Amino acid sequence: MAGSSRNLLISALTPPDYGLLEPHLEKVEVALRQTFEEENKPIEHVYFPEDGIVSIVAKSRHEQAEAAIVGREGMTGIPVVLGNDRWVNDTYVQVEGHGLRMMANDLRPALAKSASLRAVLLAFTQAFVVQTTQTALANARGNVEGRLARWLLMAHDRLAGNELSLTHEFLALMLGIRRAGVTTTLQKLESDGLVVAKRGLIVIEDRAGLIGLAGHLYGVAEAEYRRLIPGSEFGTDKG
Amino acid sequence: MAGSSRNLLISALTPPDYGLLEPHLEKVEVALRQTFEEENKPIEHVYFPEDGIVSIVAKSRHEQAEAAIVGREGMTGIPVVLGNDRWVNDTYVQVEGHGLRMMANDLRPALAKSASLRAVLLAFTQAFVVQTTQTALANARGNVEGRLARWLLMAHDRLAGNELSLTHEFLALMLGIRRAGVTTTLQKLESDGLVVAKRGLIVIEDRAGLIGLAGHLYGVAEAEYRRLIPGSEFGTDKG
DNA sequence: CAATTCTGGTACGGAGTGGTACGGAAAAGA
DNA sequence: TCTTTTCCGTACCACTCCGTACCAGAATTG
Repeated sequence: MAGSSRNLLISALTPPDYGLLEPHLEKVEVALRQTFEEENKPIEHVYFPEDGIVSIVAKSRHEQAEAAIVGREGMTGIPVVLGNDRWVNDTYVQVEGHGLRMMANDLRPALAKSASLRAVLLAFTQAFVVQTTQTALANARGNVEGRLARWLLMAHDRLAGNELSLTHEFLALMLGIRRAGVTTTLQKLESDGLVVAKRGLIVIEDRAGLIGLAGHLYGVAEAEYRRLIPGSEFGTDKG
Repeated sequence: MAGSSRNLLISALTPPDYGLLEPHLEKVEVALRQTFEEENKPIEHVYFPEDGIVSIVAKSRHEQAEAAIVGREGMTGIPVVLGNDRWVNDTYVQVEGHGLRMMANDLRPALAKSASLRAVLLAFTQAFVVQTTQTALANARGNVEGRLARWLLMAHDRLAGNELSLTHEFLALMLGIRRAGVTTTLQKLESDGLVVAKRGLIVIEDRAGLIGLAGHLYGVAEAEYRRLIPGSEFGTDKG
C-alpha cells in the first residue's frame, strides 16, 4: 500500500508504519553466501529482499539442513521481531539479489511504538513458522524427488524469472541429501521436460509438472501466507 | 516468580502480568487426543500444561508429522500470541495430564496491554520456532534410532516421572515412520538397557544413553529455551 | 596457454527403511 | 466367561538413498 518496494511486507505496511521505517531503510545488493544471522551472534540488520533468496539453516554440530527460505514475500530477522537479538540458526544468501536493509536497533523502537507494524511482522512470523513445520513434514515423509520439486517451486515463487543460479552441491546441503542425488534427480526432471539443467543453472520449464511431482508437499505454507498477508497472490502466479 | 504453577511460562511472569491472566486461568484435566487447535478453525483456548504432552502436527492431505511438542515449559496457541486466531497445524494431547487454560479472547487484551507479557510469550515463540527447525533438521538427517531417541528425551524433559504412556502406532505417526519400525527400534533400545517397553508403556531407564544415541539431534532447542526463558534448568535435569 | 579448482556425470555395494501382512498376546467389552 | 478389539512381534521383499569414489568437462587462476 504505502512502500513502493517489490518486497511484499514493505508494501503491505500502512503509510504511517512505512513512515516509521523509511528513514532507516537502505537499498543494498547482497552477494552469494552473504550472512545475515549466525549462531548466537547479535543480529545487526534485518533485511527485506526484493529479489533473490535467503536460506534459514538449522544446524547442529556439523549437520545442517534448510528450515525455510525467504524472498520478496518476507524478511530476515525473525528473532528481532520476537523481541530477541539472536538465535541458533544461520541465515545467508542463497541466490544473490537486492533489497532493503535496516538496523535491528532501528526496528526495535518502531515495533514498540506501532501495534499495526507488529501485526504485519508477526503475521509474517506465523507464515514463517508454518513454512518450517511444512519443511519438517516434507523431510519426514517426502522422497528426494518430491522434496527437490518442492524446493524448486518455492524458489520459483520468489524469483523474477525462471532461472535459478546454484550448484547441485549447495542444493544438496540445503535438502540434507547427497550431491549425486541432486544430479540424478535433476536429470529425471529434465528428461520429463520439467526443468533444464546447466552447469550452475536450473531453468524451470514446467511449473505445473513440478507441482504434480511435489504433490501435497507444496502449497500449504503458500496458502497460509496468502491468508495472513492479504492482497498478494503469492504462490498462485509468477511475478 | 509470580504464578504458583508448575508451568514454567506462568511462573516466569512478573506479578502484574500474572495478575492480568490469573482471573481467566482455569485448571483443567486434558484427555488423550483432546484437540486444542484444528486446521483453519478459530482457536478458542490457549493452554499452559503443567503435566502431560501436547503435539503440534503439520499436515497436508493425508500425510502428517509432528513438528514440535509442548509440555510444562510452554503453551499452545502460538497463532494467538502472533496476533491471529488460527493456523493449519493440528494441536492435540499426546500424553494426558493437567494444566491451566484461558480463552484466547481473554489473552488478546492482556497482550495488547502488557509489553512484558508479550516479551515472555514471544520469547517462548522463538524457542518454539527453533524446536520446529531442529525437527526439520532431525527429519532430514537423522535415522529412525536417533529420531526416536530424540523424541523420548524431549518427552522425558516434560514429564514428572520416567513413564511414558503411548502406543507404537501413535509414535510412528508422530515421527512419520512405520509402526513396525518403532517396535524393532524400541527393542534395540531395550536390549541396550536404555528403556523398558511394555504394551502401551515406555519407561526411560538410561537418559545419558539416549542422549548418546540421539547425538547432535538433541540439545540445541533445549539450550535455546534456557537462554530465552532464564531461571529454569529445563532439559538439564529431571523434574 | 598451463595449471588448478570447481562442478557435474556416473558407478557400485550396502545399509536402512517402507509397504505389507499375519498371528498372537493383552486389554476391553459383552 | 466369551468375544472383540487393540497392540505388538515378526517376517519378507523391494527399493530408495547413502557413502564413497573416479573421471571429465567447464571455469578460473597464474
